Amino acid sequence: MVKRTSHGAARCPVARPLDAIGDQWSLLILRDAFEGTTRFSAFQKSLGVSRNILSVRLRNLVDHGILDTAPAADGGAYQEYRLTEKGRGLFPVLVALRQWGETYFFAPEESHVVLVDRKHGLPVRRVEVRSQDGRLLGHEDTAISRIGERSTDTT
Amino acid sequence: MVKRTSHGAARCPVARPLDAIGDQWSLLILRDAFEGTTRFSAFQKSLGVSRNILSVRLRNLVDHGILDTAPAADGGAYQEYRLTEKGRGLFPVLVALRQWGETYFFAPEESHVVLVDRKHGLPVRRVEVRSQDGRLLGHEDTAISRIGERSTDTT
DNA sequence: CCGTATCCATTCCGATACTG
DNA sequence: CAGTATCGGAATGGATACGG
Repeated sequence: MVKRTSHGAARCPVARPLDAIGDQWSLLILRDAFEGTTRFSAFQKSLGVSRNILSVRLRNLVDHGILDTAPAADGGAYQEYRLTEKGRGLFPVLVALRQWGETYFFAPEESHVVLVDRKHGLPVRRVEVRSQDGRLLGHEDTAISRIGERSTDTT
Repeated sequence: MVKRTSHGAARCPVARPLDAIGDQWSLLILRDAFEGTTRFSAFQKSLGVSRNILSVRLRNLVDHGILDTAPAADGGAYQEYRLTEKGRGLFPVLVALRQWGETYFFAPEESHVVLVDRKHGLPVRRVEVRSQDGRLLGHEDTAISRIGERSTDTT
């Protein structure tokens, strides 16, 4: 009877996305999508997730406009899942998460460059947080202030 | 009997953090922590989450070394929760997520600058993904390639 | 005031069987 | 191959009662 709280109407732009990606699998699905994966079975094989969960997660991502489905592309008889523009907008999030994971979840000799820009063939160095005037803000000295405050509520 | 899959031993640096932050509340707790929140009740009041869940999530974040607890600071008789260096390393992730949320989950007139660098008093502009030579990689042209590949496995 | 423990409903996830 | 349906167990989350 007590429904789980949705963040979709929250005033904070950090909160709303959590309905779409705040779980154990969605970001990994999107990681594979950025790698070029489009097929249901390819996701399933890469992730090792059970198919019913993959089905639910894919539908949730489609419902949130992060992925869409196209009838076919390589002649296969089934759909393919593609990143929308909104979905591609998650790239900095994945890079930032990956950077953090590599720094704090792996031993030094375990770390390697594995992010490559597909267009230029360049490895991705890092995600940088910059202020309005372009100054680089070191995260050690930086904090989020009043992050949840909004001026209006159109929800 | 069938345990949920842990990503802690995954080879991918995007995957491992999901045990720590892959849920509906952890990133919001950390958002508040960046705002300066340290007390249990302050988190609870800000988030509206039930106290038992908050307790479990805080302990999970402490277990992952993202927060730590200090005996007291303002003379209060209880603990306070503080970001560790590892926790502060999540700042780019939160900024990137917030940027994406603001762009795709809010109407234009609903959006305002709410990220402020505490030290310089400057609004945070955006998160940028750059290559090794410092070139800015637009996320429209960019994809993650071989993101999950690791050279060694020291787990 | 600061949490923890308990109870319960919902959700997530894994295994598997099934349909097209 | 591409999913969906069903089942059971585990985890999440909400309401609330309880002890420090």
